[in-house]
Amino acid sequence: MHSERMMSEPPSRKGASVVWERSEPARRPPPTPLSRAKIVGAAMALADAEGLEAVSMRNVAARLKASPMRLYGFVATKEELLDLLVDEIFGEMIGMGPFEGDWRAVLGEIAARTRHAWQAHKWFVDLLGGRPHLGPNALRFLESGYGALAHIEGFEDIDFAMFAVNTVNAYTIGAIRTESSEFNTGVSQDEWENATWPYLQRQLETGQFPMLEKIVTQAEHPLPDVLFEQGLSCVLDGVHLRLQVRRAQ
Amino acid sequence: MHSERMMSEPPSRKGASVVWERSEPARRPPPTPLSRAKIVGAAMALADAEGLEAVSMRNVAARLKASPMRLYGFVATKEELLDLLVDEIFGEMIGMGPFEGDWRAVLGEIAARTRHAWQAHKWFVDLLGGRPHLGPNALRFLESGYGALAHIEGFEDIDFAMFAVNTVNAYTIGAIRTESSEFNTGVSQDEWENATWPYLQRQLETGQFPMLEKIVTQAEHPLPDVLFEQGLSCVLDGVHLRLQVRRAQ
DNA sequence: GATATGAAATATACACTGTATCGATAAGTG
DNA sequence: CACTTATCGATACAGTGTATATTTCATATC
Repeated sequence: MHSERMMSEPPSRKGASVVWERSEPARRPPPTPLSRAKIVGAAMALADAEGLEAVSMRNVAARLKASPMRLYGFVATKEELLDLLVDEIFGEMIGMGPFEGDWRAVLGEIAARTRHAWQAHKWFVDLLGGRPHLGPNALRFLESGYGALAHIEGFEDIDFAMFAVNTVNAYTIGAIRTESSEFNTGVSQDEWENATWPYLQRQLETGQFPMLEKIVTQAEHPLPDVLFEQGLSCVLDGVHLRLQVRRAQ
Repeated sequence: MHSERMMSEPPSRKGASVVWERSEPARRPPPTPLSRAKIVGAAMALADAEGLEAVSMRNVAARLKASPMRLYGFVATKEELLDLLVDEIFGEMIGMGPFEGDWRAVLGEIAARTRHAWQAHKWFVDLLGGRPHLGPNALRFLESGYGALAHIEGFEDIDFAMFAVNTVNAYTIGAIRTESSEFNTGVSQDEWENATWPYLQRQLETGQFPMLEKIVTQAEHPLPDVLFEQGLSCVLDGVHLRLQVRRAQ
């Protein structure tokens, strides 16, 4: 029924045979020492290698040669494990050093580090923004960003700084999410070429979508990096405008 | 073991007793007629009432008094059902009429309708941008948006129109996602007040996060609607700037 | 040193999930 | 009426998160 008990011949399986013939249980090997760090490491390796859906309590535990329930000594629920995973990424994002330069550089760095983190860990997008990120590294990341802005003219006003950071963050999260969906169609290249794309073409051929047709046939479709940067600098221009207005007052 | 077979006394359960004493099976009642529309309707009702995690093939089928496997005649996988759900929402978004006004109004409407759809169906945020939305309604929505922009000075250039729409969409999706995460902490108000908030306060009291402290104690924290609109108009200002540059050339 | 006690690791159990497979039934066809 | 065929439902399987029960080990006490 359950697969675990199949993995190794259980030495003291009740009711399987007669007692007399069954050997006594082998002494338990000392359990491998565990820690949150190790658990997160194993979960991270799993997520990076096989995607977020491979991160199950059983799989993570197996990778650590521990029983699944042992993880619950370190983590109350799977959601908490995912929270740890996210905070680990924020750790990588702070690890790249302090924020420097003018406000444009700082906000650009916040966006860039988020996107880089996603590029290194594609599953990040499914967790990012899903629930509030309040782990120590996430807090440090935010603090670091706001700290770098604090002494820049216009950004001493915490409300304006928040506005700028929030807007850039919103754009970044959304951009990553749409970018990720475009190239990760959920199914293989095969499916796209043999089912989705032909369907799209037939839809366009109906003539009901002249604009979309134009997009497919005439548009330039810049590289993802360029697209992201264009949108980001557009957002930053909006911030710049508001900054100018504030400075003029 | 499985709960279904407990729901109604199965009339022809094998091995339960002797044949002679068991009654013959009752004639099957004619199966309730099904359609994709009905399935999507049931799934939508479930999602609206109990959240996306309540949308299981079994639950949807039960709501239609049909066996779970019957759904697979209308839909190949659960993912496809979710795709239909998303397209249904896009249907609601077109249902509000054509896009009108200048480019700012059009782009603003695209964002507003997306956000309204989310407000009416909170689960929408978990599907939005997750995989490409290519259903007929999604296509119509996009077509409608681009169509409304097509004749506006500067937006005849399909590349620029795409840039504008993509950027606004990215911001919108990200803004919705972060907004949704802030008020949906994943757990109850109780948990927030008794665990998360005290934790945050203790973190701030360490003095390591002066900026975040300032945010908590001094910032204004505008209403979500205002915040969204501010960010959106910031993005639109960025578009405006680029538009002016293009028009000047 | 033997024995009781506590903690910790594991095994099992439960209620779910999506979906493949197969047997039973209804509808269509000769 | 018999026979085929499409459809529906029951069952099965491999998984999920996690509560509960068991077992094992290390330590404290006599």
